[in-house]
Amino acid sequence: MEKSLKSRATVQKMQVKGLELFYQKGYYNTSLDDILKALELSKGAFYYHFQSKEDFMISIVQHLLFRKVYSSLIEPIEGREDPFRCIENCLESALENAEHNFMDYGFVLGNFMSEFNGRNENISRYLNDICKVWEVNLVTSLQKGKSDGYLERHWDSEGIASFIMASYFGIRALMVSGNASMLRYKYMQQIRNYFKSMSLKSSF
Amino acid sequence: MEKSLKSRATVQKMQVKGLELFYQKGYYNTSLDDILKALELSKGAFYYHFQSKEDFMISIVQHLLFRKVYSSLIEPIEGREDPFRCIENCLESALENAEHNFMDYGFVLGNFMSEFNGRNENISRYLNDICKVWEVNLVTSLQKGKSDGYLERHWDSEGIASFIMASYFGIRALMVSGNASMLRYKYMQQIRNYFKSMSLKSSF
DNA sequence: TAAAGAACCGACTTTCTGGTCTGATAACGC
DNA sequence: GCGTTATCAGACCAGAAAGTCGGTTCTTTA
Repeated sequence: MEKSLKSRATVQKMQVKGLELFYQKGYYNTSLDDILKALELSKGAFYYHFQSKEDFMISIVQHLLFRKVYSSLIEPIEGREDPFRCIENCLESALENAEHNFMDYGFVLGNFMSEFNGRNENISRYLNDICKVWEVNLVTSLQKGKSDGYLERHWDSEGIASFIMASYFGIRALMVSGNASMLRYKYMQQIRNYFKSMSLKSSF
Repeated sequence: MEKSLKSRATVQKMQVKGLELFYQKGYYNTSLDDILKALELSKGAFYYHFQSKEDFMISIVQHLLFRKVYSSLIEPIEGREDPFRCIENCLESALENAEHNFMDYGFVLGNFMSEFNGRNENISRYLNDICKVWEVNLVTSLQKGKSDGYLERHWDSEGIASFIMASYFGIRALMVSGNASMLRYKYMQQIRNYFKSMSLKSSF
């Protein structure tokens, strides 16, 4: 294989497997050997491509996590009309994906945020940045919704956005240790009620 | 000091400091030496009172955590009237406490749940039990609220309870890495809106 | 007051983990 | 063909962490 291609393939493999294991067992509870063993690679290979375990994690956050969060939680909302319906669909498909795929990136984000909080300022910053992008996107969408007549101007867009994010992080945390599909159903019902109570054009 | 008293005092000291450090730095990221150093105690003392680090953690969960969660999140709701107002006050004071006291036990519970999930089934079970007690209490309170005419019977009590818990876990996770007091204010506003949309006797 | 045992000390062992370093090997330019 | 370099293998190291164990000190009790 061509050199630069092989290099990129190796890096990619490491990042994908790294994210998978870090998510499953936690960053601090997963050793480099765990990852390298699963890939049948060596320490030499790892430290050729990355400077440290921290550097490795940051590359995962920036390349994999950010893109996944963007495509699953941000892009489907960006620029669209009817924010409530739009956000609702977005959350629904993210939760559905989580049930079959066992890994939805919104939750991975929340999970990592709580793991690194107070333990690694550097990594926390990158995670918070992603979170911020999501938040800004939600707020923008809601503001546009006001202009387009989907909700009244007196509602607090930032408050709603935070509430949506919080409830999503939280329900995913509950889902891992319980009846996931039932929780997902009940959650969607409640978020719909919540949205409905603020919605002007009653498309519900 | 009397022996059995001294013994219990030592155990208590270890548990309190252990909970504090486990919460701050995470269980897997806190060594026994960290705890023992802070208390000026030795390994010998620790393994005299506890069988292992896991056993130690379980004793903390059962004795400290459970009681604190009970007194701060369950007792204030149990048997009372007007569930929405009651739950609202309860969450508010928990969040307020979190801002000054830096440690509210509802969040500690959620935090630990995510840390141990998939990593220690044993400890996870104990944490889930506490969570379940909270949930049952919320559901019971809401059911009673229906009888007392505070909300209509068609609302799904389990769904509402899960939604409350999820939003609370989530907002606390967001608070650690952001503007806590602003988030708290916005959160309480949103949860009030949510409650209001289901409330019959409009005490709001 | 002296034996018994509870409570504790701290050095030691074992295992694991992040990180380093010396080579090996295959692709690449010339 | 030949030196160069990118890519990787794996032995090795230092430090940390959980857990062990023989010994010490203090309290109770007979």
